[in-house]
Amino acid sequence: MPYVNTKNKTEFSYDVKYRTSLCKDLHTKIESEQTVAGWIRTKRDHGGLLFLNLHDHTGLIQCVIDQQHELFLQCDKIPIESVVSISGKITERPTESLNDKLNSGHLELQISKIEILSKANSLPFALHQNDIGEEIRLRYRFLDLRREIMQKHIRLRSEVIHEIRTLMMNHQFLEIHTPILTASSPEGARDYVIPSRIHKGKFYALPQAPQQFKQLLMVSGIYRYFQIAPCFRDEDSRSDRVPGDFYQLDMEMSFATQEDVFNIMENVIHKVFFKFQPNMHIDDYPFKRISYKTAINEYATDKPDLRNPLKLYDITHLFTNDIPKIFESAVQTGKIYALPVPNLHLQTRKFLLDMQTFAQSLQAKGLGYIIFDEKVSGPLTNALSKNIVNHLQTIMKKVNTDMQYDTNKGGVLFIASENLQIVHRVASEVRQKVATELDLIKKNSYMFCWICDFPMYEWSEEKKGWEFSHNPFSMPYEGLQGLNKNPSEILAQQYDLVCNGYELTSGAIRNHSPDIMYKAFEIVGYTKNQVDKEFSGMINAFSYGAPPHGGSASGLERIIMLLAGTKNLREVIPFPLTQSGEDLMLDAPKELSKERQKELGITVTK
RNA sequence: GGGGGUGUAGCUCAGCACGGUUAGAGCGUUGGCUUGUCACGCCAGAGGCCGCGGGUUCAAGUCCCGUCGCUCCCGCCA
Repeated sequence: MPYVNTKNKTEFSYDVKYRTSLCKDLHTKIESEQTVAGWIRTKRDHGGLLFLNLHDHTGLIQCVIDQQHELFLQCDKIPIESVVSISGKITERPTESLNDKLNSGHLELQISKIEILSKANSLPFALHQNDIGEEIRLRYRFLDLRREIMQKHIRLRSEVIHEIRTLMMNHQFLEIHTPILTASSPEGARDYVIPSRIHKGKFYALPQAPQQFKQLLMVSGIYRYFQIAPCFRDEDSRSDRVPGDFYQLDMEMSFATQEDVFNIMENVIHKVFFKFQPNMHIDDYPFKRISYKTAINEYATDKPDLRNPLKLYDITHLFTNDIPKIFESAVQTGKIYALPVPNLHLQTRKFLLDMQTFAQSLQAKGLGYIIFDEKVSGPLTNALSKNIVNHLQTIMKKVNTDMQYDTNKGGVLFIASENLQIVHRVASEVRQKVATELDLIKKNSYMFCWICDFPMYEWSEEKKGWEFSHNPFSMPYEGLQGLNKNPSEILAQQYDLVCNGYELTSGAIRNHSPDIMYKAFEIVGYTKNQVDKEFSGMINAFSYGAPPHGGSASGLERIIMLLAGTKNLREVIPFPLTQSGEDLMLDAPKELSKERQKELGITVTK
C-alpha cells in the first residue's frame, strides 16, 4: 500500500508505519505502548542494564532494556547513529534517576520490540563535538547538519524566509520569479557562464542579481515586486561573502522615493529581528541616517559598527603649513585620522605596542599615539608643534565629556597617517580592535544605520577615467542637471543598510529616464550607441512609459548569520562551497567529457 | 593574482626554534567487566605514507625548495 490515509480531516497521524508518537509528545502517553523512530545517539551499557537515547527531530527519549530480555544482545550491538524503530511502554523513571537537564528526563521507554531500519558505520566525527575542522564538516555535510546547532540554523533560515514572505505580502508586494539563465551584463562582478548547445559559441550568464528584470517589472505595471532571489557571482570569498550562489531579499517599488523604501525595509527588518531575537536590543525605526561622507570621516568605512562608541577625527586639515616630516606623504597622498580613547592612559604600554603591531599587520607604516595623563607623552609628542598638541588635547577633552568620562581624566589619542589606499582600513580596523579589547562594544545589540548619498562616480587611476562607484542604474540627485557637476561631487540616490558592521542591504532610486542614462554613462566613457547596445532591454523599455521606482536587496544569509550569532556565512548555508568554490561532498566542479564539450561547441585549454 | 595561518591515528591536538631510542595524549572504535546511567564508569587492545614531491644529512615529523588542500585577509565584489 503506497499511501496511508489519515484518520480524519483534522487529526493527522503521520509516519504511521514507523512510529506512533514523536518524542516531544511522549509525556502525554505515560503507561501506554508507543513506537518511536529515529537515530540512536548514545548508548550506555551497565552490564545488566542498557540505555539507548533515541533522537527524532522533536527531541529524545531514553530507552531501557534489561539483561534478561531476549532483545538485550541485539540492542547492545546496534552501532550509534543507526536508524531504528523502537516499541515499548512509556514509563515514569524511578525518582532517584530523574534527569532535569532533559525535557523527557522523567520518562523512559521499556523496550519490547526493535527494528533496525539502517545500520550505521562508525562516524568520522562525534556529533556532540563542536571543534570539528571545517574541511571534514564539509566533506560529511549530511552528518554535520545532523548536529543540533546546524539543525537550529536550518530551521531558523526556513522560518526567517517564511516571516519575510508574510511581511512583504502584507505590504502589497508580489513574489515573482525571474530567469536563472540570462544574459551577461558588462558592469559588475564576474559572471558564472553556461554554454548554449543550440547556439554554439554563445553563453548564458547566471544572474548576479535580478536587477534588470525587476526594473522591467516596474515598467510592466507591477506595483511592488519581491523575491527570495538566488544570486551568482564568481568572486573570491570572505567570511561574509561566499563564492557560488547566495540569496537576497530582492524588492522593487514603483512610484517610490528613498523614504518609501526606507519605511518598508525598516519595518520588515525590525520585525524579523524582533521576532527571532526578542531579548536583544534592536534599534527602533526610523534608523539613523548617515551620509557616506560623514561615515568616512567618522568611521573610515561605509559600514560602521555603531555598537562601538569610539569615533575618528579627520585631522588632515590641521597640517597645512609646518608639516612634520612623518606626516608629509600622508598629507600629500592620503589622510590623517585621530582616534581619541578615554581612560586608555591607564592601560599598559604593551597595549599600545600591540596596537602598533596590529596596524602594521594591515600594512600601515606605523601607528602614532599621544598619551594625555598628568603630562603629555608618547613618541609623537616632540614631532608635533605645541599648537597641534593643544588642539588634539581639546579633542580628547571633548570626547571625555561626550562619553561622560571626567573631562580632566586623560586618555590616549591614536594617529593613523597613511596613503589613501591604506588609511581607511587601518583607521577603521584600529577603531574596532581598540573597542573590542577594551570591551566597549555594546553587547546583545543590533544597531542599524542607513548610509546614504553615495558618490555616483569615483576616479580610477587604472583607467585614468571616472567609473561608477556603485550601481550604474541609480538616479543621481537633481536628475539630468545634477550630472553637470564635477563627477566627484555628483551624489546618487543610493543607500546601504548597515547592522553591527555588516552591509545588510543595498539599494537605490533608479534612473528611469533614457536621457539621464545616456548622460550618466557618457561620464564613464560609454557612447549612446554603446548604451543602446549593452542595455538595449532597459533603454528600450524605459521609452514606453516607465514609472519612477526604486528598491533594495538584502543579503539573506547575512541577516540569518546575525540572528544566529555566528561570524561565518557558511554556518547558515546548508551546502556551501569551499573558499575556492569546490563542493567537497559531490566533487564539483568536474571535468566535462569530450563528447559533451563537442555537443556544446567548446574546447577546453589548460 | 598576492600575503598570513594551518595540514601528525577516524576526530581534536602535542611533538618541530635546538634533526638522534619503538611518534604521544584525549575522544571515538574493538574486546572484557559493570543493574540507574544520561558525553556512564573501569581494564585491555587495534589503529600512522607525520598532506604530496624533491633536496641537505650518517640520520628528517623536525632544516631547505617546490606543490596541493582548508582557512583568514589584500586585490576583486555595479
